[in-house]
Formats: sequence, C-alpha cells, structure tokens
Amino acid sequence: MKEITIDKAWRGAERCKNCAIRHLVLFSDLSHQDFDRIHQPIDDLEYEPGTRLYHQGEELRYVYTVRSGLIKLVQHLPNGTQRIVRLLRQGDLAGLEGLGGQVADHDAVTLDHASVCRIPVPVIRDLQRETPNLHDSLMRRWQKALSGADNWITRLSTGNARQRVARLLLLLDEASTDDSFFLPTREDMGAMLGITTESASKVTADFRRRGWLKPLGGHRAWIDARALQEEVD
Amino acid sequence: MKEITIDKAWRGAERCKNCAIRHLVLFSDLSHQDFDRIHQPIDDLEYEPGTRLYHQGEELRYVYTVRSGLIKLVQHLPNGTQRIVRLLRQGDLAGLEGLGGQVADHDAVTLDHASVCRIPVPVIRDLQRETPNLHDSLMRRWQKALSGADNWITRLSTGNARQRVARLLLLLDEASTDDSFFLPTREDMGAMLGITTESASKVTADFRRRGWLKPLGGHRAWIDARALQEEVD
DNA sequence: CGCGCAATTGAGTTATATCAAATACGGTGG
DNA sequence: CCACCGTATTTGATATAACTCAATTGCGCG
Repeated sequence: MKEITIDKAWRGAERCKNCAIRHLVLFSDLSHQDFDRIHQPIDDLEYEPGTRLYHQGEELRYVYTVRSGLIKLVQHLPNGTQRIVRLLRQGDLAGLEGLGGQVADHDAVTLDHASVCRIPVPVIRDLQRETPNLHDSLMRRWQKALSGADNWITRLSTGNARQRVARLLLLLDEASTDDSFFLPTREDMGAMLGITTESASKVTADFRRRGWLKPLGGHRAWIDARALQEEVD
Repeated sequence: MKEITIDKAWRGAERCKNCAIRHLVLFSDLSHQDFDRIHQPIDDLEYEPGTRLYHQGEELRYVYTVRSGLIKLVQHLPNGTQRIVRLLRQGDLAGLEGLGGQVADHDAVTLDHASVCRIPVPVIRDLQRETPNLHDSLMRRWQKALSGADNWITRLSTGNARQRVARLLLLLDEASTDDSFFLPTREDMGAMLGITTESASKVTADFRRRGWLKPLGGHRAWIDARALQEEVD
C-alpha cells in the first residue's frame, strides 16, 4: 500500500471559485463572499492507484472531495477480515465523519488514479457557522452516503454470488459517463460482495465467456447491461 | 401487516420542553425560544408490534423520533426479496431522507411495542432556517445512521451464519439497558443477516442448547455475551 | 525475455439453501 | 382453566452453492 504522493497543490480557495466541476462539489451553493471566509488552504491533489488518504481510527483533519477516480472505504474487523463498505466517485466526500470530530470509520484508498480536493475541517466548520448556504449541500452528501450504504446492503450483500457480481458490474457501469468503466481486481470485488476472490473470479470469467463482459485493458471494461440485468431479477 | 393505530396524541411542542428523554432526542439543543417557533403539532404516538410507519417510495411528511422500542428499516428489491438494512432504537430518527424532500428509502415497521414522536418535516425545516442549534444535533443523527449502516455491512453481512447470528445477538444485547433484550423472529433475523429463516433458527437453537441464549418469554432473551463474543473472532 | 503478481481453473470439502415434516408456542374461545 | 387453532420454530434429509487449497495460466512491466 503506497503512501500519499502529492503531484500538484494549487493551494487556496481562489481556484475553487472557478472549479470546473463546482456544480458537483460541496461548495456549489457558496456565494463569492463566502469564499473570502476561507482562511486555510484547500489543496488539489492527485493520487496514484492504491494510495491511502487516511486510515481507520485516525483523527480526520481534512474532508476530501472526489474530482475524478474511484475511492474505496474499507472497514476492518477485530478478527482481521476486512470489507469494502462503499465506493466514492465524482462529487462524493470522504471523511465526512471528521466534521463531527470523530476518528475515521474506514480506510480510504484510491482504486485507480484519482484527483481529490482536500479541505481542512475547520474551513467547513467556519463556513457552516457563518453561512447557511452550505447546509443543504452538506445534508445532500449525508443523504447520498446513507442511501449508498443501504444500496450496498440490499444489492451487493444479498442473493447468490452470481447476482452480486452482476449488480456490482451494473453499478459500476451506470456510474460511468462513457460506455467503459473501472473493473476492480477480483480481490476487491470479493471484499465488496462478501465472497471469496475465487468466487468473484469464477463468475466474472463466466460472464466474459458469455460475451457479457469485455475487458478493454487498463483495468477498464464494457458490459452488456441488458443481459446482466436479467441475471439479477 | 397492521395499519397505524394512534393510542394517544399529546399534540404540541409544550410537552417537548419537558420531555423525559430530551437529552437523547433531536431537540436536545433547542432553547426555550426555539420551541415557540414550532407552529405545527408534534404528536406522541404509541404503536403496536408490526405497525408500518411509512413505506418505501412514499412521500415523507414527518420525521419520527424513537422514544422506546425497536423499528426495522426494510428495503425491497425489484425481484421481490427484501432485506432489513438497519434497526432504530431510542433517540434514532426514522424518515431522515424526508428532510431533503426525497421519498422514503424503506419501509419502517415496529418490531415490538414502540413509542414515537412524529415531527412534521416543515417544523424541522423552519427551525433549521431560524436557529443554528439544530445543525449539530441533526448532523450527529446522519453520522450515527451512516456508521450504523457501515456496521451492518461489516458485522452482520460478513462471515458465516454462526458469526452473523452471534454478532446480531451481541448488538441487540449491548443496545439494551437491562440484561434482557428483544429477540426478533427467525424470519427477521434472516432478513437482517442475509441468510434463510431455517439457518437463523438452526444457529439460534444451537446457542440455546449450549446455554448461551436463554429465551425469557415475550420475545425477550438473555445471552452469555462472553461466550458469544468468542464465536465472532 | 522473463519475472512477479493477478486471474483462472479444478478437485475436494464444507456450509448453506431447499424442501418437507414434526413440534412448540401464543392467543382465543369455550 | 383447558382445548384448540394458527403460526413460528425446530429438525432432518438432500441438493446446491460457496469455500478452500493447490496448481496453472495470463498479463503487465522492467
């Protein structure tokens, strides 16, 4: 597991005002004046695959907005097993629990190359106190995270291995803008679905043989969503 | 499934000020003046076991604070299977997603006899606009719900049936104040753990034979937490 | 080209689901 | 208080799915 590497850091809220995906991020509803209330640097960071942003139990000094890429939230059990409890993508926040002063509930690890904005917790606390514009935006994040977690239980942790893999692929596919999507390692698929690496591999290989899944290289793939949909219901 | 029955309705915010468990509920941080901003009735309701507060897809006009009892949140899949994604108990909120204007993500159904405060969504919206005191309290609810969901995945949807049942019993036990706790039907246990009713029954019966679980009648039970803890790690 | 890791595949074992039957339990009415 | 009924639970036999362990293949990268 690699440590964090910072490729570039823009440092500052000025860039936020002109952010290309501002409509998607936490600060979408902020006014021009609100940005002037930001007194600590917001850094724009690039992480390579397998980078850990923070780990379970750690004090969270930052909240992270995903600009691009995929991030997994991993939770460890006392007995050593681990489970991926959620995936974060464009517009999602990692480390939300830090806003309440809690330590991290999970490890946050990039799956592929990821671009992330790192916002100091005090910045959000201050903005929250001085402007109400952030509240709706923040509540939508909580809401989205929660419904994501619920879906994870019902869709990815219910039914047989075949259905779970199919639902995961459909989930990854519909999240993507183009017709290809990031295909996780079989080990990660297993950790997401509560099945073994081998089981994930066997189902995946079967889908490929049937022509419903086509790997495109570089950890990307295409699926026949129609066919896979029929597997799940 | 029974419809809602209202045994008593206190109607009004006056009672809230003197609520016996106010330190646990959403309005813990409100000032005396804040209560005067409440212009719609908050009803104190009693539900019998198996009552549905609302169902998935329904518009949420209220948020519900659990005063006592247990409530299950059930999510239905298109193929007809259903899964219990969370349990709510004293101090928890049902229908949080209604605050953002969304329809209900789940069915909310009482497991045992439950006492609940029903708060109109506009009341919370108004308070939120006029006083910042609610924000922390509300965020803690989101945070708690989310970590509850994460735990549900890692503890109750991971490992073999035996471990899952053990973890569920431990969870129900530690939530309880006295040394007894509510023991769900095997069917509900199955829906919580992603296993069949029969599997839940077989494990439960085995724990009983070993003396680690003692049913006390009236859907209540006692466990040897020490022994069960050893089963999970 | 070959090294190392990921993915695949297969055989054997175990756990869980499935189906069916028997038993226990709670509530109701006599 | 007891008998009865419907439902939940338990139990068993069998089928099936998933896990485990081990070996092999494939692939990306230096």
